[in-house]
Amino acid sequence: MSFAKDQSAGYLANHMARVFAKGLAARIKPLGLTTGTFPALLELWDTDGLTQKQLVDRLDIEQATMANTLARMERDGLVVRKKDSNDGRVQRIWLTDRARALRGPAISAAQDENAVRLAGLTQDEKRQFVALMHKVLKTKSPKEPGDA
Amino acid sequence: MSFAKDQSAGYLANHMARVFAKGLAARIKPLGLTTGTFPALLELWDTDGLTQKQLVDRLDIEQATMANTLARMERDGLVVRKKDSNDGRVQRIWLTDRARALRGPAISAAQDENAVRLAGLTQDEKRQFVALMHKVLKTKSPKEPGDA
DNA sequence: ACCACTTGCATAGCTTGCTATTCAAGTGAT
DNA sequence: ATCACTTGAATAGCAAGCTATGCAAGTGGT
Repeated sequence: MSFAKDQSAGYLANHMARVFAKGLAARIKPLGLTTGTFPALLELWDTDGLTQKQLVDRLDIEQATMANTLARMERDGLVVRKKDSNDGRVQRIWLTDRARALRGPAISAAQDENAVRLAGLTQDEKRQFVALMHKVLKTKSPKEPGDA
Repeated sequence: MSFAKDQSAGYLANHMARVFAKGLAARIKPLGLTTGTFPALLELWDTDGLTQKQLVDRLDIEQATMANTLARMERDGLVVRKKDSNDGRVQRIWLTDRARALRGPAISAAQDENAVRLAGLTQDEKRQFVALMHKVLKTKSPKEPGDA
């Protein structure tokens, strides 16, 4: 019963994610951004004024995590939360000018980080790598049969 | 200047790591284990009595993170830290009986989680996937030329 | 022997993630 | 209209990362 950590997909995935995150964090720190805000920003740069629920659905992130992340983003002047007028429960999230202005540099930073980390792979390998990650993510565990 | 998150290796890596971690966490919770302890446990199951420094070197984890993780492990009765008699600075980490007994079930849990998550891949794809992750991890960023 | 430097850990403080719980606002059936 | 249920968000509390700092124990040069 041996277990070689460098043959374990989960172990490697964790390690890889930490490497990517550390690299991206360093690149976007000068912009005053942190990694956790990235997913939400990407969605909002695409369609501003989404509700918190919509963000949670689009990104596979727990509601509580999103609420906390948005609170930090509001504190840091990236978004403003406003109650929907039709439904008093829903919070709509609106980007600030500052956040809109950061789109270009932030995306560049992410692309640079990806490029550097994948520099050792051929074009074909990069495609395979992304495709395989999709395949893994699409595999639903027995616990969550349909989806979510 | 568009950015498709589902084409970004970093984004996918983060997402994958969260899925693996969540799955493993659920499997080892009944054992009273959490994911953060896994790397250290694997090393110690292999060679008990390593120093904290040695653990940090073997696992690509910051010293402060390791110190915190070991503190939690000690609190939870998984390890005992004892000062080295030759060098008063170094802490040697020793597994408790409880931790030694958990080796089998914990490794099974990790193997099960890997198997389930990779169930959608062929044997060949699994090999490719692991190989590609190694290749990415081996690619050192320009910032850290030699290694560490 | 002493002083500067190095080395190994610990601590403080923060982000990002999770589960569990609570609360307020809507909805529906009677 | 009322009461049970659902739905959207917030909060509490914890794990696991990180950077930055501090501190005590060794080491080396003079």
